[in-house]
Amino acid sequence: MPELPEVETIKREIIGTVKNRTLVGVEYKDPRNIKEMSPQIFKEEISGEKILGVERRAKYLLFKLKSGRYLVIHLGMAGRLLLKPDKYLRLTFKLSGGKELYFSDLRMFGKIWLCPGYPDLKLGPEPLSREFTFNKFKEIALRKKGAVKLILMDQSFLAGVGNIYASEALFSAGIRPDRRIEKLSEAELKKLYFSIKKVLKAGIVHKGSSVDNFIDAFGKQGTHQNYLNVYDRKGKPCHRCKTPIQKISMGQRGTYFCPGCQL
DNA sequence: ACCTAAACCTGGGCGC
DNA sequence: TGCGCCCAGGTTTAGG
Repeated sequence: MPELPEVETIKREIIGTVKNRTLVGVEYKDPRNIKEMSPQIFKEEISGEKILGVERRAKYLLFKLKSGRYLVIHLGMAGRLLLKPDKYLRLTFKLSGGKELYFSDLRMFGKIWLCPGYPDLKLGPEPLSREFTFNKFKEIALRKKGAVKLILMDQSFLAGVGNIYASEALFSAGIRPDRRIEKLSEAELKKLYFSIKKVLKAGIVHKGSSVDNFIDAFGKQGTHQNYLNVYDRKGKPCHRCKTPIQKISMGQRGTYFCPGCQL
């Protein structure tokens, strides 16, 4: 479920609890989220490791460990990292000082693994980074063909944008999600570039969108769902022009747009 | 390179 | 109450 703003929110909320603590163990309720090695080996390998810091790359959380390895966590559709457990608890990271970090996942699409070094995740640029300039966006956009929304959600093109923020960025830019990216004008690309940054930043400010199930590390909902213009608003009047928001399917995902504002 | 569909899972909501 | 169907913030894989 979580896209860049939701993962960023979680990172900011857990870093104080986990940074500079040692992982003393892992307790499983259901070990299926552990990948690349057996849960037993994972537990043995990670025990005694000190967490030097936590960073976010796209929708991944990277725990930098003292040995140089990284604990990598992707939350999938329904994964949560919590400071208090909930009913979908799958495993508990035991930390020095009696602290605990809980991983919960209703749908079991989340992935947790240990990487020998910085993981090679095959991702496009970070949309909120310095390096992601308009020229960079234009350069990668000009190499692509196809429906603009699907390309925005392609993690190797641009990292961290998912179904909600792709729809919202396109509304903000006034571009229909099914437009072909190769047919966008320079002015449209520019609007889209600024819209992507804008909606992601707003999502972070509001601690994420809780349309369905997202909760942060404290178990609280974000508030950005109250600011969404199209996502999950099928049939409701556009905030800008009152035209009913339309829902279509693209790439097997619900796609929302305003037929009045988006051309 | 692009496009589509299915698969991986569980549970909530809705219609009947 | 219950059953069956559709839906869900993501990614991977296999095919055309």
